[in-house]
Amino acid sequence: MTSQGTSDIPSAYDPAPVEQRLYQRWIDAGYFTPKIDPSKKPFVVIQPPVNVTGELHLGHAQRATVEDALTRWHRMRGEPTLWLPGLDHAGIATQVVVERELAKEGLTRHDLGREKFLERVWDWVGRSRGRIGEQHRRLGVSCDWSRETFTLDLGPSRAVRHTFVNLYKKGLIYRGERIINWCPRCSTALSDLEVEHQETTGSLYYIKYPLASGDGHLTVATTRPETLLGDTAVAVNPDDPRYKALVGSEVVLPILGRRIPIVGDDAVETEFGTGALKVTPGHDPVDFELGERHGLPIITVLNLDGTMNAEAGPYEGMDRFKAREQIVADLEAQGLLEKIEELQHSIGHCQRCTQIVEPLVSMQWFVQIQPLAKPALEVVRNGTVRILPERFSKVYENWMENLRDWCISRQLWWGHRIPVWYCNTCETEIVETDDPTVCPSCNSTDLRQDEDMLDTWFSSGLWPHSTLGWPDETESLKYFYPTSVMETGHDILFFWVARMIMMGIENTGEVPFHTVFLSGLIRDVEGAKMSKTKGNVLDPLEAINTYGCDALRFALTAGNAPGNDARLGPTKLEAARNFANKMWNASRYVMLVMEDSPDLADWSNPKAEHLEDRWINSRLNRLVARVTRQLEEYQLGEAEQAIYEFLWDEYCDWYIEAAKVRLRQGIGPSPMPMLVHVLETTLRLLHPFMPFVTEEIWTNLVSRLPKEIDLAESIMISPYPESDASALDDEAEDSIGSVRETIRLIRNARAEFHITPNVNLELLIVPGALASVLEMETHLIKALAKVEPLRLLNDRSELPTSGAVSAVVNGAVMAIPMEGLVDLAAERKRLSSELEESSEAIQKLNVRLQDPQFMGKAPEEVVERERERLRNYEERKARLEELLTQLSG
RNA sequence: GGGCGGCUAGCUCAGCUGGUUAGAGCACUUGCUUUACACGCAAGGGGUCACAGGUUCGAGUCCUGUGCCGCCCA
Repeated sequence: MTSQGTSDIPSAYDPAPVEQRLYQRWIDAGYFTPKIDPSKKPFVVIQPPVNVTGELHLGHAQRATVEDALTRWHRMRGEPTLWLPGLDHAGIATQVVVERELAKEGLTRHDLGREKFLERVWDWVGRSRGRIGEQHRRLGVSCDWSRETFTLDLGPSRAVRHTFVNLYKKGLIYRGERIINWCPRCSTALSDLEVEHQETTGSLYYIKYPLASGDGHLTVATTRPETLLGDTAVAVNPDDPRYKALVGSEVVLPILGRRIPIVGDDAVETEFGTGALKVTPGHDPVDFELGERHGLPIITVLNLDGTMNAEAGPYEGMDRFKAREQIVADLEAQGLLEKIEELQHSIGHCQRCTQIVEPLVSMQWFVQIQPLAKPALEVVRNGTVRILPERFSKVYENWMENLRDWCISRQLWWGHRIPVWYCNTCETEIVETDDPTVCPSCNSTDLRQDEDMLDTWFSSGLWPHSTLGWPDETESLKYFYPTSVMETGHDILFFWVARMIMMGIENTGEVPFHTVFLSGLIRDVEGAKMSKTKGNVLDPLEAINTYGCDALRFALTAGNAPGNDARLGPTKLEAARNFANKMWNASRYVMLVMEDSPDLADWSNPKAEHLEDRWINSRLNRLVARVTRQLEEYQLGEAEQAIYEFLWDEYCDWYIEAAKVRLRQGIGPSPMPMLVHVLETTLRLLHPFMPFVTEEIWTNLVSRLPKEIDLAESIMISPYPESDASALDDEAEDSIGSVRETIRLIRNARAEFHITPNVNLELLIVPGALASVLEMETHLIKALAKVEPLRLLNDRSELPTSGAVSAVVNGAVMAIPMEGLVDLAAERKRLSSELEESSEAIQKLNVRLQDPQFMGKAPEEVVERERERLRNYEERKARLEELLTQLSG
């Protein structure tokens, strides 16, 4: 749409070439990079870093759309706007992916060694990064690419180092032997969050533990019989009358024959199983704590690869699941297996590789979480950080209150290495911001660095400040921090949001952002979560190629309520594409008529003289006010819906159609200035959501317009529309409402009586209070309803008494003579039922208006509105009664 | 076990702080090459807002309970 002639504008919008061209133009112009202006408060969004290994899916696309819409909106409002894109190294995920690649060649990472393996990873990451960047650009995002940051970049790495050292020196990072989640496949510790619990039907094994006294046995129930090899006690509730007397005595552990004590502990549930609990402190977090309370020894029976170790005696070397089968068989053979029951229970799986995780005791690094969680909880409670939708604050609080210390060490090769050195001579632990060369306690230079890496989320938790330069007091940090909004999926509330708040407060003394805006998940047409294994994923690029970027963005967000999951399928995408095309064609029409009637003066601020112009201008300003309010409340989906309905139903279906009549007949003031003004304003209103099509049309449109005002060179840096209250015009809206209703009724009669569109109908109207309106809009009614002649009568007695279809609109009575077509009985029935409706409404309103409670308590404006309604219904009823009388007479 | 969400037209969903006759898209019926658009135009049909109580002059909207579905945490 760049050339000056309109005849060569294609009749269907073709997004692909437009998108490519415009995105490059925006980049070249540098619109995405904010200029620091100390006199203005900036709007800042730090993108939650995207997993560098993956590709963008529809969830990313939806978030990118929302972030971009917010960014573009604020930018158009004249605020210095920064949207900073980022990537995250995704320690485990990336390593798993590359290890899978290696496995295809029959190799493990150990075959390559640390250095060569990392080369492979960087290689992979490079390619993956390119693809993500490409996907992002295709989505039209207006983020500042010059500031794109990767978690392993120098800056963020320094931030990680500083944070670790600070927390260590404050005693908030410690190393200890604790029970952690272990993934035997990934061969690393995991945090509680990286374990996904899945409800599974399993077995509950009832196993007899003979009493040491030789006097019978105690039956325990367990879902993991193989762990009995590591049992160091049996626990019962001390108040349980069945077992009370046994506390303090011993049982003999089956298979291994070890004698272990029976301890009493309040935590044992008497209801579950037999009420007697086998205690395996080495392989169960609850048992670990129980063991600590009773000073029980810890026995580890598993190797780190999931096979049984020497403590497992006869089962040494066996895989954990094989060992389970074997033990059950052996117990049965020895008559120690009482029974097996089916049980629904949840089993932890590794989030990244889906293997079943094993709780086991291991030496790891931890962050003491309570001192960090406390202020992070407080800022949400006191509203310094607002979480939207609000219901997620409760979820956040509940999680924060029940946090356990965070295991941050990972036995990986990819990521930030733990900045701790040990002296090989005296084993002193050295933690400093600069790499140590000498042991401070023994002066030895024989040092080794900790082999492990940090949890990826340790670095993403610093993201809002580490991307802006922290720990240095950079200009960016001072100007852009704290940021404005953190937008992400609600599934990531704990991983990112919570940790960013904790670490942000800890490192900078300020919250990282003031608003958290959480979106729902994008599901497939059936409502199922999209996943690669299910094969129901829709590639954003595919959708863009088929329907266009704007269509995808609109389909992903329009009409959705914040935080709610949404389904996406072809019909939504089609509807969105059709909308873009509708807009395209409406502007094609406007530009076409601009050529013939260059009467465009005052288009930027047109005088609304004609009733139709007053009407559309009023509707437009109402829309602008509404959209602005909804954007301020993060109701993006509703805002989009409102623009859609205005543009399609009011501007295209009514205003343009009305304008055509005036243009064709040359009656009254030209609609051209208003036609252009409304289109131009609506384009700006819609631009944050559908950036490409609006820019393309806008640029072309304004290039053909007189330069009345100082226009920007791009819609994306043009001002966002503001509502003009003086344009609101209830009278014009009511009047046009009546005209539309009149036209609709005529068309309805035409359809009902199957009168072909090219046949003119005669229309007789007794306009009553609508006299001036109907007179003014005669041409419109004639044209849009195909009426000729249209006669305005003074008295209702002049209306035909039969052979006509009659109707009442706001006190006006109209009749369409249709000799020979009208069935008297049917007509009487139709009018009677309308009369009936009116009578019922009148009765209801009378009851309400005579109710002293209502009259006394309802606000005056509500009462007045009801009175008005009553008057209207009474008028209508009277007119309908007259018509019926005439029909009978 | 604890918490959260959903239940509104055939389907998918809006409906913010309670106030006319509850809306949209798709689907459906009927009719249209009306010189921007068939990715379209016009006219229609379709809802006891899950159920039961309660608060209120007034409830899809607020409160309590029940049922079904989904999610999160343990």
